[in-house]
Amino acid sequence: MSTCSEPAQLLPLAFFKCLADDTRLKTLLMLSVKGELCVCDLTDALQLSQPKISRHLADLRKCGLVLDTRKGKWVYYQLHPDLPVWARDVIENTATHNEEYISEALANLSCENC
Amino acid sequence: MSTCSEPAQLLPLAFFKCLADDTRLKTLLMLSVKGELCVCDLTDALQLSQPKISRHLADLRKCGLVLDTRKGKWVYYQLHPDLPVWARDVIENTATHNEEYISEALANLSCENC
DNA sequence: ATATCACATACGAATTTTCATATGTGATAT
DNA sequence: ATATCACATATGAAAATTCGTATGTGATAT
Repeated sequence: MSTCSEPAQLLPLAFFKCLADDTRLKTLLMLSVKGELCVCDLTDALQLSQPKISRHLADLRKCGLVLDTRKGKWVYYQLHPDLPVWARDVIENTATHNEEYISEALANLSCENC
Repeated sequence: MSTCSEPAQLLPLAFFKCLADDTRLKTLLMLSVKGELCVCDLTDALQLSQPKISRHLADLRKCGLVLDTRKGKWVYYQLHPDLPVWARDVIENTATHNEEYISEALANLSCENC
């Protein structure tokens, strides 16, 4: 991914580059469905190493797609509240019409998040 | 781009990989606005070499995002009529809310397409 | 102060994507 | 049949992306 260090305005190309990776796309769709998840939820759900998840979350943060909030030991991520409506629509629209793409990952979440 | 040789069903990841390139994204957005365009329209609009346009159109064809129709010497491209609704929505939604991203390219079209 | 837990970042290797150049193909015109 | 126009494809080199491993950071607990 090309870095996109917090642009004033979200450019469509940078946005779609974020969506063009399996880990990042599933992360965004799951956040859209679940509201918020911490890093360890995502490593469990996607069955991936912690550094890998962390690196992709950093990409999403730099582009302004997600917002992180620390709560004690855990850092929770959510879709950024300031996301342009068109971008949020793309994510939600995709999540709604591609359930099977993230169903396995969602099933891997511990029940607290179900 | 990873090849995606005409899947029965359009997978979201393959779809977004198609959108994650400047040439392909602008092409799709322009097709969404203009209905159909031939290869030479696109080379004019985007000011890119013909082989470069052609290669990216081949990617879009292989993924089922566009349909090509020969009319005499010219080959016209349009968004594929069988595109899933969610995918067409993403493209149209993006085109509508990011006019400035393709305004210069649209201005480069000869007036027959305006 | 030390240990541990949750997470972030640095680095180098491997893979993937992209491109320019060159060549091929099919249709039309002469 | 030959030339030309519009477009497609092959190839190899360059650039960007991705990943695992190792290491760093900040907060809490003992």
